[in-house]
Amino acid sequence: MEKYNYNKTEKKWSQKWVEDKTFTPDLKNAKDPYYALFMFPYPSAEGLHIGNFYAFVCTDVMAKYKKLQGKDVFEPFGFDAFGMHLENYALKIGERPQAVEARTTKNFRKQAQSAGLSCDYTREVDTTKPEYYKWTQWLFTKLFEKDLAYQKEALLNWCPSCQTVLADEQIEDGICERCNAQPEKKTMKQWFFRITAYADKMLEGLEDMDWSEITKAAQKNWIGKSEGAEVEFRIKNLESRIKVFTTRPDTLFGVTYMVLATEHSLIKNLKLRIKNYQEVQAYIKKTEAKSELERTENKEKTGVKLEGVYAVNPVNNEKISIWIADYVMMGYGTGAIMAVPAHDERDYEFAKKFDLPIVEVLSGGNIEKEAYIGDGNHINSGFLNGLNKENAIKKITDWLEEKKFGKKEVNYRLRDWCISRQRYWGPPVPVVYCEKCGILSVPEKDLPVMLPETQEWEPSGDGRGPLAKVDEFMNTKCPKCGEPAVREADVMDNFLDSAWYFFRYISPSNSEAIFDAKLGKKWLPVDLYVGGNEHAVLHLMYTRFITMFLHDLDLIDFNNPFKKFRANGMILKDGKKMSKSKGNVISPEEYGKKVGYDALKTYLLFLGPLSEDRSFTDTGVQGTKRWVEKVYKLKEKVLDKYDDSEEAARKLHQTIKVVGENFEEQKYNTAVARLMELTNVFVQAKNISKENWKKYLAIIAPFTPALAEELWREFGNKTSIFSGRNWPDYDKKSIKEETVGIVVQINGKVRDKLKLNADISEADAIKKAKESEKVKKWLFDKEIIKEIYVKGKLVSLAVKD
RNA sequence: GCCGGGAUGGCGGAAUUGGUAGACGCGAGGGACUUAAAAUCCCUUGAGAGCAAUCUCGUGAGGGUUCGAUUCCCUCUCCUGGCACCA
Repeated sequence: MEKYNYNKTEKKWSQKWVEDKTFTPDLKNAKDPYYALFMFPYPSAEGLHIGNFYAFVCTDVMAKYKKLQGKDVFEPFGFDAFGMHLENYALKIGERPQAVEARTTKNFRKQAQSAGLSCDYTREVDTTKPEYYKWTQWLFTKLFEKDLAYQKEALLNWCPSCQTVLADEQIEDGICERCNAQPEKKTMKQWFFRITAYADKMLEGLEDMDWSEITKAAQKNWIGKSEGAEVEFRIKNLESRIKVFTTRPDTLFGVTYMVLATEHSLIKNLKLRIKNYQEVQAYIKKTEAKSELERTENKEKTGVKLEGVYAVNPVNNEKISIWIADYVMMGYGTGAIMAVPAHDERDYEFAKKFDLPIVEVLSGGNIEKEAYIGDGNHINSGFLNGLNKENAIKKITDWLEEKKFGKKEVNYRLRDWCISRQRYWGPPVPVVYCEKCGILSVPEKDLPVMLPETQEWEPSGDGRGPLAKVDEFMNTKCPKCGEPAVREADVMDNFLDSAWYFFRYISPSNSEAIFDAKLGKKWLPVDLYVGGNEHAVLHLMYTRFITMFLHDLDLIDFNNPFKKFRANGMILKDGKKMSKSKGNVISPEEYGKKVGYDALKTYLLFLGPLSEDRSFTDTGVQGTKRWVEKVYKLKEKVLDKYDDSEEAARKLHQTIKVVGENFEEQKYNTAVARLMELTNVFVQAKNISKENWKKYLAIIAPFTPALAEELWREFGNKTSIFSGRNWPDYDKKSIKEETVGIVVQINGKVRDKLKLNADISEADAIKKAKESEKVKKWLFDKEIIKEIYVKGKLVSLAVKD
């Protein structure tokens, strides 16, 4: 018998499936739609990465399973090709982004297609194409209309290496996630999306979403909701007020001083009143010079007192000092705090250092040792005395509201999304500045605002995007009054491109609307989405935001874009993280040639549960390769008419059942194991009936599509195994075993195993168990105090002397 | 510090959600085939004791509930992801 030529077979079928449009559904007439989606790739120069590929495979195997069940499956493919990733690479090799894009997408498409994925390549989406980014820009204009896109002056992260501002989400551990450079803080006027308007909705929505816990937890932390109160402190003899946010307004009686962030606007306003203004200025300068990293790493408290000004504690009218210190951040709350040194560790340290008064207001702590936030009852707290935390918070909040000193307040860590980028490779912000009419968004009929084919596309570093230098682009007419006007020179963040691409897939060439409403109703939201969890707070948050916005525009009737989202774990090579410098990068193309794509894909799924990191080994992948070859050899045993053994038939039907169940839970690893078990049973069998062979091929087809298709056709089928409802139903009768293994336990320890009739009665089972010689030995001279029977599983006897 | 996820043979990992721990695969050892090797096939493979039937121990550690715990509860250790001088 000839050895299985997987390269030849896989090539043949992957091409034929594309030619025959086997995986191109009729979106309009589909009766039972299933939308399977993987995170579309950024087309890197290195080609398809195993991490990307793994997410594809996790989606693809489900898509094929659903297809075999007779569903209309849509698994689209496209490119996230705009953005700094590709642009930085283009800069590095000195080529135009357009040229790089054309080359890398071509390579990616080829690689994906040869892997035998069940993608619909006819509805490809590419974010860099004008027919796509027209609608990215359209989204901006709609957000602008609803006041959800706005311009503001803000302290932002400027990456000196990428020469652009970045969103907060793009800073990881204080450095730029793209290039690892240390970002600088710069005050700049930029475009923002008011994502904070949806903070609560996004938080609430998380609760009943079928998404990976790890992803939901990351989003929850990122939104960072905390409930408390806003309190206003008067400044003695002045009109000014200091507003603070606190989660513990009940500790107000313990406030002995206040601290402002160095960037707080009040400092300038009080310039004339602050006696040591020079000293204050010097401290501010020193703080500004420190990077974010230095500032948070060095937790030694520093600060300067504002001499000559005092605040008044609203609860007891006491005069308290005001300080500036770098442990208070401008970006959170109001940029000012009320300090309760007795019950806050940081305030305590600060008070100790500068010898400030400490007033205990909660019982139960040990103030000599350290500060604590306790749940003890209130002491030294005036009208709050004797109350516990919850009641005191309620009472003081009511009191503050009544006296107009403050109010209940919710604070979020989440900040608005800065979408301006001073770069070339992105969709231009569709805005026109007119001297007469002000700031206008470009009307829909004038979209897209085309990205010009300029020669000077490198970042300029002067704080403006390269487009600022392109006169033909910049100079335009005001859409309202027709007078000369200028365009916005910045482009939009790449994460906006990818925040809505799955809407576009269902009607990629629609020039009338962002997506076809009728098809949307049928196909959206996405049934299954798989991708890396590094996108938990970037892509996945923005996607939810845009989806909620489209809902508010009445274009859709759901808020959650993905019914089910699963974050896939990382693929490690021999237990280590892959990297180019270590030279241990796994290329799917390489392994596709070496062991075959069927074996590679099966191995990736077999390695472990989808969500966990798993270690890829070269010897391990041989295992699935052997399995593929073993399956191929089985075909010699197939007979047109054959009476399969009861055991083989039972195993087949049990496997059909359990593999189906595994699919519903994305437990692909155990599904593969079950299929291998079944294969081992068939290897032992004398022959296999054609009827059961076909069932067998159908259930391995999601994992080894080329192999299954090849064998399927060899046995006389004229159409693809994926062209109809070929997933078999399991036969309940065949599954049932006549005899079952019953375990007999004495005091919880297994002492014998019996083969008994499956529907034996409880009394008979216990009787049989007691009759066993082995069991008798353990029962000798003992008293049975309890008898338990678990149907079909065990008899458990509890004994004592 | 707070919030997620986790810890099972030499390795990757199973275990019907309280019922035979270690499925499946890798690796290792032994054997068959071969002049030889590779490939393939067969057997063994958690640890310890025993000629053996068999027994004891064993799911990060320690307690608890239960006839019975990898699974539930409490305490702790370590690994990992997110947030963090967050007020």
